[in-house]
Amino acid sequence: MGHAKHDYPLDRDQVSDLLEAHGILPTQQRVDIAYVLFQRAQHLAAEQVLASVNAYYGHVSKATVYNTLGLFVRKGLLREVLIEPGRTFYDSNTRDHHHVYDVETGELEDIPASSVAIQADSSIVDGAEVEGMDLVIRIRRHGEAAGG
Amino acid sequence: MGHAKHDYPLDRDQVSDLLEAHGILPTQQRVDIAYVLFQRAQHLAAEQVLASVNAYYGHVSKATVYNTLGLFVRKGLLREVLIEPGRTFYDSNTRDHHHVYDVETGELEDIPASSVAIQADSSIVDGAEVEGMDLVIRIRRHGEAAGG
DNA sequence: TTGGGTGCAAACTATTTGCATTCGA
DNA sequence: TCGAATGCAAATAGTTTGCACCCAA
Repeated sequence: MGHAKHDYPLDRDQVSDLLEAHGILPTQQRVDIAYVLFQRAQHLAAEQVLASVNAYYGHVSKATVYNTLGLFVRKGLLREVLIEPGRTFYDSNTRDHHHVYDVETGELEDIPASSVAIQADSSIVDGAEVEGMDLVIRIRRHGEAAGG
Repeated sequence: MGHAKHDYPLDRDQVSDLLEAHGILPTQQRVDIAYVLFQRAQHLAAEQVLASVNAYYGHVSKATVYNTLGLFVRKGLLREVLIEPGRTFYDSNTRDHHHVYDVETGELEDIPASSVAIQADSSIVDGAEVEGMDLVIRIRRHGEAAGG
């Protein structure tokens, strides 16, 4: 847990291998979708994935995008990031990391897990297996004093 | 930041005062809704709030519930918690705290901020004001060895 | 050949909005 | 009184589902 699974960007053959390595049959559409996702570490909503794939590669339907994204999440290839209500972002950064969210611009940035130390009382998770820790640091960048 | 704003449960007068203290006109419906919410620290979806209010107090419409929850969030009386895609939970715990999420049961539990130490490199938030940190620890409780 | 994958459209869920009515300072 | 709050229903946005067709092993 917590190590990089691959680098960016991946070419189509590498994407195909990546899917197979995760037990996913690398069909045309899935490779198209993964190719868009794994160009770099990024946060994309389903709608954006759909638009990118259809703009640059073969046609993919909305249902297939949703099905595929869900599949990738279940297989550990993507991470769901829930920041804004009602919109799921899919995070193609498979490294162990956290997020900084600018509440004013809506910008979402990755920070490596190594730059944050999280220490929880052992009693918190006593007897349970920790699947992961998701930290979101909410910031506002305007340096000005809050007026009123 | 990070101190308790009030205790639980609140009676209707206290709820009314709480709303006024946050610049919210305490109408009948808003007090009904707040009264349900602030019985204790809990995580409720809009639908559950609607059902509770209508079961125990006067009638409130769906739109008013959503409008009111949104208002309470904007005024800092509630916290939005996004764990499951497509469903917003409203957290009536106004104390500084984090969450433990059981990925198998969907159970969501509060843990006081004081039982977790989070130390981020200063460069991460350089020049920005930290609004808050949301930590979700995802666990699974089955003690058994992961088989396959 | 054949079961999984895909596309399409309809269904569904959660949430927001428009507007007429009602409430509260 | 009069602007703000509310209720209702329709609209919207995101996501899921059902089913016929197609493709890859």
